[in-house]
Amino acid sequence: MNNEIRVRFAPSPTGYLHVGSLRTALYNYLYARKTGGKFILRIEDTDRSRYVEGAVENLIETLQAVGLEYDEGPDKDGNFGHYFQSKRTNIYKKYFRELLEKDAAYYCFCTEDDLKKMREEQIAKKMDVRYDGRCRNLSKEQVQENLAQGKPFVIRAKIPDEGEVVFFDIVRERISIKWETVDDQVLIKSDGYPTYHLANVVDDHLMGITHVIRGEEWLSSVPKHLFLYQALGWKPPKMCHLPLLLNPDKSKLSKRQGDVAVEDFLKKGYLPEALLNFIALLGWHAKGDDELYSLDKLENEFSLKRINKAGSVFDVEKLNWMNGHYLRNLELGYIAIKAKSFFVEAGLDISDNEKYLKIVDVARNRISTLSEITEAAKPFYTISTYSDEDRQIIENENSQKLFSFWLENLKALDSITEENINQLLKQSTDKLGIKGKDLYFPLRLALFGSVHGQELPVIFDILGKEETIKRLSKMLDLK
RNA sequence: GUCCCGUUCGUCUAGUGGUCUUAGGACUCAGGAUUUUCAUUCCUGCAACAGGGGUUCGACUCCCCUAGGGGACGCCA
Repeated sequence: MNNEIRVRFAPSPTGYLHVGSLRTALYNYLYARKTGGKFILRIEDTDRSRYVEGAVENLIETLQAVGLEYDEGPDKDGNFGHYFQSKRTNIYKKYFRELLEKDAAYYCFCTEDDLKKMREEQIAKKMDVRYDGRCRNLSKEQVQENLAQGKPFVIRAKIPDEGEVVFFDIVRERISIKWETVDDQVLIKSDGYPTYHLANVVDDHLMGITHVIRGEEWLSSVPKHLFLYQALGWKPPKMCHLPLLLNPDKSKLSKRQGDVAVEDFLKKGYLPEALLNFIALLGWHAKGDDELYSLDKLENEFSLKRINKAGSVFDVEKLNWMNGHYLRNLELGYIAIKAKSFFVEAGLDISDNEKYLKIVDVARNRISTLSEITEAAKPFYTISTYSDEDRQIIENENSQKLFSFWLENLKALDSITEENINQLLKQSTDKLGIKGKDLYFPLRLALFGSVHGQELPVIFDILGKEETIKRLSKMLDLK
């Protein structure tokens, strides 16, 4: 029990779930599952100004939608207190007092203006931009006086000013950073809420987190965190910093250059299976050439040791291919359920389930996202307008002969079978002398609205006798 | 600017000193086969070890430097 691995995904509720965050969540999840540990969801909502209504619910829903189930979280208690940091302020209070007592932190009464001015001066003098520690050596009396006057304050960490920190990151191995380059980080803001750095360290420790797996953007903050662990006398968790997900121009993946919200991908008809598979491979790869991974397979084969160091470009092109692959190879019934809302939204009738399944089955062959499926399915419902080229083919003398011939023979048929169709096809050639494109194009145009597309027997089968006759009759009127 | 981290085909990556590699796979792209068409599927092809020094009998693999890249430098996370 004490050796149990506990990892956490700790997003802040500022809107939607970012695909980069999804990968972080996925790796945490996989590591927990692989090791039989616990995967914890903690909401880092200490910045009241950025809080977005409904963001937490959205986050949870999205995690659920892709199937990353957490063991503990806001709605799954694990006896580690609240999983919202905003509800843990009393806890942080205790520890910043301890830090104050241990002289590892200090009161700072600098105002935003003071700091702004300080930074401007530092830039002008080409100095490093960093808090200059002016409140560091305030006497007890001064502090008391300021406090008595009700001056707003923050609590800052008293970072050592010489020597260096050395730590080991699972991905990056040895990293050393000089203390003098580390800022006296604000721990408690003037509104009384903790900053990420304090809350994160306190919660990770109190929640028994053994491995911190998060994005590389946190790497340079590690010294600040290590300082706090040390000051509080705690053993720090193992660190594992993930390479960043990149835009095509190699900058950090951002909204400006395409979709980044997981919910948007889902809405567009990307399957969770494809999204997870694709994202897992952005920065991780097992030995060998395998590319297709189900969640189960990932859970079995994932390892932190094989995470790459370099950032990876999010290439939608490959995601599209992968999604298409899953669309075609996952169980038809499952795809049909996923596709339902798209059909309904497009106003397509799915009341005939047998027919619906057939349509989904043939339509999924030609798409890479579910949002395209209705476009592929539409010809089975209605035919839109014909182009001039199409009309020329339809109005062609041979085509008209063909339509009459088929109409006549179809009406005589009891039921339409593939055998019947093939026979009629053959007769068309034998009796009318029409073959090849002259045969197939007009028929497909009449029944499917396009010279290209599904195989004729498939179209006949799905449309049924009545509808095919109706569509063929129209061709004669068209002229 | 300072600090930190990285650099294998356009993209995701395999590769941990030699034999499997004339650097492999996947996506994209091009060509071909299958398909009456389109799509699928299959086959073939194009395409990379950033550069320079070392170390070594031998470096994509180890070390150093340079270049270009990214991240961090907030009372945001």
